[in-house]
Amino acid sequence: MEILKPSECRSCCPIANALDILGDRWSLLVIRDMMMFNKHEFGEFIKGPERIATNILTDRLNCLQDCRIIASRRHPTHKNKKIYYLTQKGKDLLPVLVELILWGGTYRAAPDMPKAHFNKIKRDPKKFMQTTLHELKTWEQKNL
Amino acid sequence: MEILKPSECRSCCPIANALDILGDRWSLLVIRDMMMFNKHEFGEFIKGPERIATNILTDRLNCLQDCRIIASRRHPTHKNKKIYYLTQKGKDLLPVLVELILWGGTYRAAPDMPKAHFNKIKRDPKKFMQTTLHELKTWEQKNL
DNA sequence: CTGTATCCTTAGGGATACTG
DNA sequence: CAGTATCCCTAAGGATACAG
Repeated sequence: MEILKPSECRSCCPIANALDILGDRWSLLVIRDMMMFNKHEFGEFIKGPERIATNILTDRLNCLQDCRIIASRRHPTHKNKKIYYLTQKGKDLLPVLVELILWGGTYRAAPDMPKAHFNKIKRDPKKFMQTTLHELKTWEQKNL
Repeated sequence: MEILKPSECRSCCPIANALDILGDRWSLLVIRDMMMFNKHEFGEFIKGPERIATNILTDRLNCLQDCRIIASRRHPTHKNKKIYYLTQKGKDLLPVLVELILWGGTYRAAPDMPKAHFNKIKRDPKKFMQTTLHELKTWEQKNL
């Protein structure tokens, strides 16, 4: 996927601008993995249930870095790998993910969906978001 | 774009399931036009600032109907055209759009973005959603 | 194992012609 | 004008080989 410069955006609509980056089938899943499942390494993303291909993952990680939704640094011990983490811009996508879960969980859920997050969110979205952000913070303090 | 049957979904994650339908650069813009700009006809969608192509519009209108996010009926006077409108499933995407606007308006806005909706939403998202849904209701009572 | 590159097929989608 | 179909090119992305 190609990153659009602001001048190349399709319109000045904030939804269109958001979709210019996030409007594909993979980007938000990577962000989901970082936000909800505490994943930070290449191999962790690969193991997701959607079976993202390695080249696609590389591409999305780079795109998301280019537009400052995530950032990375070298792994402290394994120096040839990286740790990816969300920037503030990335963390601010949490409400979007939450609403997508509520909608997708209501209307598009496979019958065998493990409704873990969904039920928690449905009960108290605000609290869920607080907890999630708190966990991210904890991870950051330990790892960044 | 092809509609996936539930059995073909990439995973049982509600986000992935939602993206299986909405994860492209156009679908949510059509929904935005219906939700926020009170558009209901082919020609109205075409006139949007993003210049969607006629074949893409046809395709998305059909996809969105197939998965019951929108519905259509014959135009009362011009019998060779249709009126498109949101189902409940479609209207329930309003919170997603709102969060996308907040995020896109904060981080991706072109400098000349007319911040009409953005400012209103930022001030009071709940109220904005109420108003929007009320306007849709009003339109429905008059036109459906 | 992390990450990139290459090959190759298909899907997305722009331009435009066309039908009712 | 509403909506569809065709042409055609580019981008998305799966499989897999490869490099560090």
